[in-house]
Amino acid sequence: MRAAADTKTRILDTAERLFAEHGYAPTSLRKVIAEAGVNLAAVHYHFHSKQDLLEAVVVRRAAPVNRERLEMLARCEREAGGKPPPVEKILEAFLAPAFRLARECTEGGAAFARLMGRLHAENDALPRILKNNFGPVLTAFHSALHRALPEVPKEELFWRMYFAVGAMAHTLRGDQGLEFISNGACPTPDWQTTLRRLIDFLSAGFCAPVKVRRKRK
Amino acid sequence: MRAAADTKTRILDTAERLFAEHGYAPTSLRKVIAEAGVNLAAVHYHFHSKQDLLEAVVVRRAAPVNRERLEMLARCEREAGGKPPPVEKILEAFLAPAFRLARECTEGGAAFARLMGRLHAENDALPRILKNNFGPVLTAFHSALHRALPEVPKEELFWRMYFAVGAMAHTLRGDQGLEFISNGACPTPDWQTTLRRLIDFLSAGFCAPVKVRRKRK
DNA sequence: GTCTATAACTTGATAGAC
DNA sequence: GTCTATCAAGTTATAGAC
Repeated sequence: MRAAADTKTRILDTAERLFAEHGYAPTSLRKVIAEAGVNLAAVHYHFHSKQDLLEAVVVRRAAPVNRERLEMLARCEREAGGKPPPVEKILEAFLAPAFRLARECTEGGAAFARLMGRLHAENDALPRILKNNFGPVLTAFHSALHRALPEVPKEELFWRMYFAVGAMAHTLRGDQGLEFISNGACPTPDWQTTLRRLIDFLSAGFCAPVKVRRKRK
Repeated sequence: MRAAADTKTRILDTAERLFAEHGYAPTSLRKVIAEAGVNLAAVHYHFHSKQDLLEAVVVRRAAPVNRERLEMLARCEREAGGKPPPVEKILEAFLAPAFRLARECTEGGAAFARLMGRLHAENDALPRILKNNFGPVLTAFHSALHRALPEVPKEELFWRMYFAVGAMAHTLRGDQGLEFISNGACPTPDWQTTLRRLIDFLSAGFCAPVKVRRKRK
């Protein structure tokens, strides 16, 4: 169990870390194999191409995270008993799994979360993978949020989710962003505090009064 | 004035567009010169290196945008006469120049805004350029927001700006993101409407009650 | 499954003629 | 300022031995 990981896993782990750290395009397979201590041909044997390696890296983590999101959503809807759960709880169900993975896991998880934050911007590569993995999740959360906020038009709600995803991805990327904005004055706290801050911020945004006039049919 | 642009400008324009469309790393200089219709050596003559070309692309647009941000901020502070201006106005001063560049300019501006959205994620390359261009702006806006929201601790305010920048960058990137989230059901409106929605969303976030306990000194 | 060797190509950068 | 020609190094990917 704790023995040295096999070749395939070592490649996945290393690629995950390097893609997260430097981005997909600038990370060559040779850098990956050098750090993973495997042979170049092994990458092509196990993953066929660099692009497919990226997809393998993504699906390995995305599936559990999205499953947990839906589970947390279902749980908080159950606890609310009939009524729609509070917006904070819905947002927590969406955000917490990703943040925990990002900041709590000992090894690979942290890198992956940064990678996802990156890919939201560098995603030319994997449209259908994202669509398959995240599409149903986004639909489920849009529906939950719509029930919690019936006064917000569906279209506006999509936009608010879009803004929220941007804030989340930016935060998950977790590079020197905040130190930069705050000019170094702002220490990075534990992930629970960051998550708490983000949920408070976004909840208020979702509950904001709607001022944009609805387009007539 | 409307004559064919000179070599240097053509390179800048083309690089801006391609960097925005595909990212910095995957865009080779040869793709740039092919579309710009210039010689490869001209790039190195005018810009020395690919990295310096990117910096030139960034500074050309960032400087005017940031100047306009500070002007709008100063104007709305003047109009508020002594009192701090409303949060919406401060946010508008920060967001509107970037959005107008993104969605109104006929040619290059739109590409640049997408590029900036991208670089917020792919920015390993240009830390000091961003620092020089955006540092003072962020400081000014943090200070303005602090005066408008004295009950929000400075540290929390930095985080909220961080979230807001993430949402802005994500929105400016403006790829198929929303169509993706909404599964194609959500048409992309004009930029003023998007800006209005974003300001409403972020204003509420900035004004949210502070729940995270302040750390003791 | 893992290796070596190498094909086939692209990259950023430069030297030097004009 | 702009060109051609080219370098040196990097890239993904594959063929074939073990």
